[in-house]
Amino acid sequence: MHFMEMHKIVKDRREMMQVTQETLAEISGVGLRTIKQFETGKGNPTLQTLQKLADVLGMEVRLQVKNTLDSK
Amino acid sequence: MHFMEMHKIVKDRREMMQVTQETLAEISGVGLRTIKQFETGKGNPTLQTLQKLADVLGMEVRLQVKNTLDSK
DNA sequence: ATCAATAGTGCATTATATAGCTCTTTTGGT
DNA sequence: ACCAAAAGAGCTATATAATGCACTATTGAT
Repeated sequence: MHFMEMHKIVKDRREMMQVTQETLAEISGVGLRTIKQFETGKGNPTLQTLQKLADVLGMEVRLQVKNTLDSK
Repeated sequence: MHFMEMHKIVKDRREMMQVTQETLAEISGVGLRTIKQFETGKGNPTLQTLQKLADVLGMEVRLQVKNTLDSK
């Protein structure tokens, strides 16, 4: 369940929304450089940065108990 | 749905597991000071830090599409 | 009420995330 | 194959996260 790395999730979602990195930078308030870095898997963003991106991508960062004995 | 702030989730979870901040620091590899800072809502941890904590707390950090028209 | 354990804070240092600029590489359309 | 747009990378400066230490405050058990 859910094994895609976070940066790929962001990239996929962004592309699905037909938004360029540049536009994402503008509307999220996160620097373009930071987005580039993150999407290529080289970043270690702060929670704040992650949340800014999640916000404009219609997503949310969640911290939840891992379901070990999988509910399915 | 899910409005508790992340630092409270961590603190609650830690206490539920009967673990002190100090022990959490040791087993997670995150500095004690960082944990203290974060749990009191004053932090802006990096994804890496968050994941280290989540790991030993049996939790996971997830980035997921927000369910606007709520599925319930 | 006392006392030990746990939690929180001020200060200082080090490591690193953010960011902008410029340049190179890749991608997609014609 | 060409070209423009988008993505990625090197270099650099600045802001701030991570950390340790010493101290204070809070909590909980007796």
